[in-house]
Amino acid sequence: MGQLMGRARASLLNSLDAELERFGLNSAQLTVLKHLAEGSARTAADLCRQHRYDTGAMTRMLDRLEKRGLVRRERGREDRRVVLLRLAPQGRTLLPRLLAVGARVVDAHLGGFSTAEIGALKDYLRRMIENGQDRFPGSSSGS
Amino acid sequence: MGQLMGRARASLLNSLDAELERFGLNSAQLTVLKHLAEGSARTAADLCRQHRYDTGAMTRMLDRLEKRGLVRRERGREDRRVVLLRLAPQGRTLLPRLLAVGARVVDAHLGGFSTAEIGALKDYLRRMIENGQDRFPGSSSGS
DNA sequence: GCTTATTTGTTGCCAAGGCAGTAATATCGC
DNA sequence: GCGATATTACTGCCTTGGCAACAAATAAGC
Repeated sequence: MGQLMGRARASLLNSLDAELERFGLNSAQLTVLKHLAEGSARTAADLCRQHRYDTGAMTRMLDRLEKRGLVRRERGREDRRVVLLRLAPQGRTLLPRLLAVGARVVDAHLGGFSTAEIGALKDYLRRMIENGQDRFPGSSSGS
Repeated sequence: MGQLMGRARASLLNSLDAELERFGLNSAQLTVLKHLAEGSARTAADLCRQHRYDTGAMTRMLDRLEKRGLVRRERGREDRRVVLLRLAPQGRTLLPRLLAVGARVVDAHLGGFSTAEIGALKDYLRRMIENGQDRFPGSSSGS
């Protein structure tokens, strides 16, 4: 079971990484850009909590995204600890194409799935996550 | 969807890693030991193909397992390129307990699942893997 | 107001995988 | 038999995530 999960996820991510390679990006970076565009995260700490990511790793990932001109950092004025994150113009321009690639990869992997099956799969995954949080607190849970 | 898959797998693996910590091992190492015990892999190259693992990383993982006295290496006599792998006595003794831990973690994550649901989940995952191999050859496929 | 605790971001260190290159051996073509 | 190619394992180099320690800033306790 664990092996199946790993291979399914690897197939998804490897395909996505391969498709994103021509943009010089990978799936983790796309996830960050997506969250910023949606407004579901405004700071590095937000991203770490949602993505269950190490803060040090996030700092360096943002370094890379900033260096490529896709993200801008700006020190917060009210709370001067935080660094507010925004998509740079180049990132905003590029993002739609990246999201299209992502949707294509996911759709391809779900080819032949009915709507009901997709719903069931998501339900199963959510229940597994919940079981894990209940029975192994701290292993992968966050807020 | 990709995020759900990632979190479900992370919950599984993080829980397993946490449980295996008291043995000084992790889930990847358990996978290797399991394959060796089952006889489904006899060499490093076997493990790499089945596990989709880098050969260099596998060499170093086997170094660690050998250093801990769980695995033995032996140069092949007929084909002197290969290094035959065997469980060391200590590994053979320890493995049942490790497998019990693994089964417990998986069972916990599948708590509340009916047999039919488990079958459906596995079916979905297999179909996703197959879709990925069909439509993104080379990304994560092997033999 | 002052001290303590908490949050945020950063950096150094380590672990581990991916990739490229290499040596030893084996296999195939001829 | 001999050369070209492939396979196996191994070794550096690089990237990247996790952890711990840290400084700056804020919040909480009193």
